[in-house]
Amino acid sequence: MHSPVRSQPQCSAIAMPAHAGEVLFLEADPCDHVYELRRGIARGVYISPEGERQITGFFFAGDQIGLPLCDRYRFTAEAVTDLLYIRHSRLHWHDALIRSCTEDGRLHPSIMAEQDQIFRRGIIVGRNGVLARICAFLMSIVDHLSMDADGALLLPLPQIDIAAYLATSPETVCRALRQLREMHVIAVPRRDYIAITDRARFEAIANGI
Amino acid sequence: MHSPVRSQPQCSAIAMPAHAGEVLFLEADPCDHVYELRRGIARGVYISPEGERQITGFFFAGDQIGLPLCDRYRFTAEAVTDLLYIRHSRLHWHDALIRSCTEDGRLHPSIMAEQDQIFRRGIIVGRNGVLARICAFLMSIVDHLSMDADGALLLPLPQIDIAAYLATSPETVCRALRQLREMHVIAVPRRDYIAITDRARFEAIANGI
DNA sequence: CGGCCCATTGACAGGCATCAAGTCCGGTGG
DNA sequence: CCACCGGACTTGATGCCTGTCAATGGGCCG
Repeated sequence: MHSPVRSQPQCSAIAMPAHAGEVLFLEADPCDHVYELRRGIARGVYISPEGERQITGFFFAGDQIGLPLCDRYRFTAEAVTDLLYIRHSRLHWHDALIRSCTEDGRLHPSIMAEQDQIFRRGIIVGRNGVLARICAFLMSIVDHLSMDADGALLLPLPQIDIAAYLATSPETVCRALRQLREMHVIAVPRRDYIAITDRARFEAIANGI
Repeated sequence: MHSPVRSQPQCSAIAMPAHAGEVLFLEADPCDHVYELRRGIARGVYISPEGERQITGFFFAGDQIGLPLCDRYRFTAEAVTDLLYIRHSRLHWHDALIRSCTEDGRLHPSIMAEQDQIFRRGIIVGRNGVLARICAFLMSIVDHLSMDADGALLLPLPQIDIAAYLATSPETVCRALRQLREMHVIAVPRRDYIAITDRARFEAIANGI
C-alpha cells in the first residue's frame, strides 16, 4: 500500500513553523503523523471530561510527539513557544521502527523516551510537598534548557503550565519559587530565566530532603 | 490466523508459583525476562532515593510485566496475592515483537497496555480530591476483577497498596471508602469484596462530579 | 492462644486550594 | 512615542483537605 495523499519525499527536509499556543493535534484524533520537534517547546495536554486540565509532559527539540502506539492520540499537543517541527507519516515512522528493531536489536529509542517521560511525571506528581515536586520537575528538564552566558537557564514555561504539570495551582507554584529564591537555592535574574545557585540543596529537596 | 506468540513447548508450558509479597524482579536489575501473569495480582513498586514508596501500577492475569524497553527495570515487581506466572526470555519476547510488528503492522499490544497503565496513573494521581482518585482508580481496574455470585467484586488489594498507588495515606483511603459507603455509592459485603451500588454517582465522582 | 499486621477511628496541625486584589510586562493602536 | 489593555505573575486572607500521630479493634497465622 503506497502512501495516499501526503507522500512528501522531502517531508523531512522542510521544518514547519507553529506559533505559541497553536495546536499540533487533538486528543482522540487518529494518529496519522509523528511530530518531530526541531526547535521550541511543546506540551501534552489532557483534559478530563469535566474540564480539569493536566499537562502530561513537555517536549523539547529532538523529541518525537504522538507515537502511534494506539490508534488515537491520548493527549492534545500544543506549542508553548514558537516551534519548528517536522511531520512524519505514521507509515514512515513504522518503517523506521522495524528497521531499528531488526538492525540494532533494540526498540526505537523514542518509545522508551516517551514512556520514560510519562513514568517520571507519575513519580513526580506522586510526591507530596510542592517544593519537592518543583525541584524534581526542574531537575528532569534541566538538560533540555539552553544556558545563558552568565549561567542562567532559559525557562520559557508559564507558571500556569508548570502548575498544570505538577497538579497544583499557579499561586502555589509562584509561592514555592519565591521560597526557593529566599532559600538561595535558585535565582531568577530575568523573566523566563532561572539559575540554580545551590545545586546540592536543590537536589536534596528534589529527592525529598 | 494461527495463534501468534504462545507456541513455546517448554517455556510457556510451566507456570511458576509465587507467594504473596514475593519479589519477581528488582528495580535497576537488567531486564532479561518478561513476566506474563497467569493468575493473581502483582504490583510495580518504585522507591525514591529516600525511601518514599509509590506503587506505579497493578498487574492482572494476562498482563506482561517488565517489558525490555530499556536495559534495566524501572520498578520492582512484587506479588500482591499468590501468583502463577510464566517467564519469557528477553530474546523470545523481542522475536514475538518483531513478528507482530511485521505481520500485523502494529506494535505489540503489551507495549501499548503498559504505557496506557502508566499514563492512566499519572492522570489519576494528578486529580485533586481523594474521592475522585479512588473512584477513578476503581473504575480503571474494575474490568480485571472477578465477580461474586451476589455481584460483589473481589478486590484483594490492601488499603496500604491502594494508598501508595494514589499517592495518599492509608488512613485517608479508609476514610474515603467509608464516606463512599455512607453515600451508598459502594458497599463492602465482606472483607476484600466491594460492590458498586450507585454506578451513575460512582462515575460522576470518578470524573470529578 | 498469642503475636502481628492491617484496618479503623479520633484529634490536631499544617499545607495547599481558593478567592480576591493589586502589580508588572509586553503588545497594540493611536 | 505614548497610552491603553490584557494576560501573567504576585501577594494576602481564609478555610478545607489531608497528612500525621496515637490508640483501638479485628482477622489471620503460627
